[in-house]
Amino acid sequence: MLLSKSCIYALRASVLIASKKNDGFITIRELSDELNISFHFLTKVLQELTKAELLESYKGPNGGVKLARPANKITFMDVVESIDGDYMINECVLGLPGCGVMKPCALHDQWSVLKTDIINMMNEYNLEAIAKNRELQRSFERKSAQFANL
Amino acid sequence: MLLSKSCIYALRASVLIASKKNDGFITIRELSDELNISFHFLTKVLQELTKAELLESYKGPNGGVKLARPANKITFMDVVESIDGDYMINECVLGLPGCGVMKPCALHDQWSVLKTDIINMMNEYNLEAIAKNRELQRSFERKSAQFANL
DNA sequence: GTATATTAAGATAAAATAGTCTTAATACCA
DNA sequence: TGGTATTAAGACTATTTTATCTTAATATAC
Repeated sequence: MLLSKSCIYALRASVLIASKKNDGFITIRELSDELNISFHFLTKVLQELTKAELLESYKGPNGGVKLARPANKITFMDVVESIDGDYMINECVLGLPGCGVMKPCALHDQWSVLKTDIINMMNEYNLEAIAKNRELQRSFERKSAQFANL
Repeated sequence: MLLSKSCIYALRASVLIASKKNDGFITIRELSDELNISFHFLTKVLQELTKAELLESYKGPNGGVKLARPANKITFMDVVESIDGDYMINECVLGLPGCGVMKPCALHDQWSVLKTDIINMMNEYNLEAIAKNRELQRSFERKSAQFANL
């Protein structure tokens, strides 16, 4: 798996938050219900996003979480790095310590090319764009009388 | 992590086997020593490659494992699929069941492009080519008085 | 202030992955 | 035939990841 489950949950939740135009706080319960993810587990994952300052949280009635900055200022990469760390950027595909230009593994060059594309996509694609795309996909789906994924 | 540790071990070992021009069987002990991988764990991993008919094994003195077909007929993908399954090919990057052209997730299209490149690389790159590349990297390294990775 | 709603944090459990150890099966060789 | 080398297989342990449950902290509203 490219992304851990925690990371996938974080992505799905933050895209869902971005897709709610609402400026106020959204409860994690609402998110977990809508995404079919365990409330407690999602809470933990979103806590990490809050620590990473991608989300703001607020306790008590009318509390919840919301994006800490505009959706187009939070990239796919921001979320991935907050949860899974920088493995995509720094780690060797064969897990070899010290792999790099000066000491490349047998897959280093071939993988570097692909990795760069992935990193670029993650850096360029942001929550606003993903949320917009999600809407598009869902409206397309509605026409074919199915439910779209997220 | 893109590849599981088992898969990484399988790749490193099969590339090492391919890089030994030797036509006979190579003991797993020799491989595990050279790669610094636990002998017993590597044994299990290579058993899976044997079951998948990428390797042939032979017991007893002068036994060991060897490639079941020429190194250029075993692809990166063959090894990955034998150990990690076809997640790279079939699974959604967000882990959503049923994600596909008819019911795409918010990342489906962007990811599809990258995934295709990865799959192509894995299908085109084979053990002979990887082993050759490994030699190249190592000779380059020897000049800079370091040890190359694998 | 007290009850309620909500996130934060910690303790525990379950499942998946990684790693070790022991025994079995098979093959060679003397 | 018996001893040794080797992979195969299974039992067991350890670690990491995922998931659940409980309690604490904080904010609101009445």
